[in-house]
Amino acid sequence: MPELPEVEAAARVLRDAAVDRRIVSLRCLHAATCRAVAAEDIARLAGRRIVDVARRGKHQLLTLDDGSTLHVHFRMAGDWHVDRVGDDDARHTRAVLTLDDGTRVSLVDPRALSTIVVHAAGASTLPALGPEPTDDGFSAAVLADALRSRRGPIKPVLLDQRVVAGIGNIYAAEALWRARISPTAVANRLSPARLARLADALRDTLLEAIAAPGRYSAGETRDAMHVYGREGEPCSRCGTAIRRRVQAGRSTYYCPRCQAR
DNA sequence: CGTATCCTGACC
DNA sequence: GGTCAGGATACG
Repeated sequence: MPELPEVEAAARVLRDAAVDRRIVSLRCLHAATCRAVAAEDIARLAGRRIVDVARRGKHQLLTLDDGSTLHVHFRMAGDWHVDRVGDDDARHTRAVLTLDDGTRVSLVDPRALSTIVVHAAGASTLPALGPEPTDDGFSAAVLADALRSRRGPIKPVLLDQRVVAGIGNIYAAEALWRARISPTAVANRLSPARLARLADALRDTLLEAIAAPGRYSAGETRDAMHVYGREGEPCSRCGTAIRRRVQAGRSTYYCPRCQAR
């Protein structure tokens, strides 16, 4: 489920349910999800008020009234389920946040790869992240700067969160298709025209997905996807069969004609 | 740079 | 039984 647009949607759900509420308890149901959470962290959370919910890249940050931070990452398959105290746990519930108005926010994750970390006030909470492609300041120049030292193929480079925050496997492929750039093009040798197209494609693809949640979701309508998961289907721009290859262990989908080197 | 690893479930 | 999965990281 989660790439940046889905995390943005999830963070909004969480914000609506949780901001200004106090935490009654955090219950951990799967050891891996909470491996970084100490028993004393759980004790300290009780009674804290949630004052803010923010997203940075694919990270969700809950700021609490003592300045500490609850840091959640969905990885491959996490999501929030909001219901009420007393409801049955959804399948694959890994952790449950109970709030003082009877709301329950559950971290549901079939693969149990999601992580929860508690950071004390003032402790740095995020790994190094590149610029947000949805920010107003994002541009070809900013992208060129982020790619400057990267000699590798552009597609795996885009998945490195230190280069650009929040790009995942789907949107890397979709943005490269939109920008008509080969996934094997050398990242720091893109022409100015290609850099401009890629910066626009990254921003526009993500903004469209944020504006229309679900249109990129696998299993539901994936009308908006042009290459991801479409091996063998005709390219919507030129009719050539979409191809799949593996880069850095991950599937890359692309049109061999539109995205020729 | 690529590969293995963390997890579980779906599908062939 | 093997492969694959929208992520990230530790390692060679």
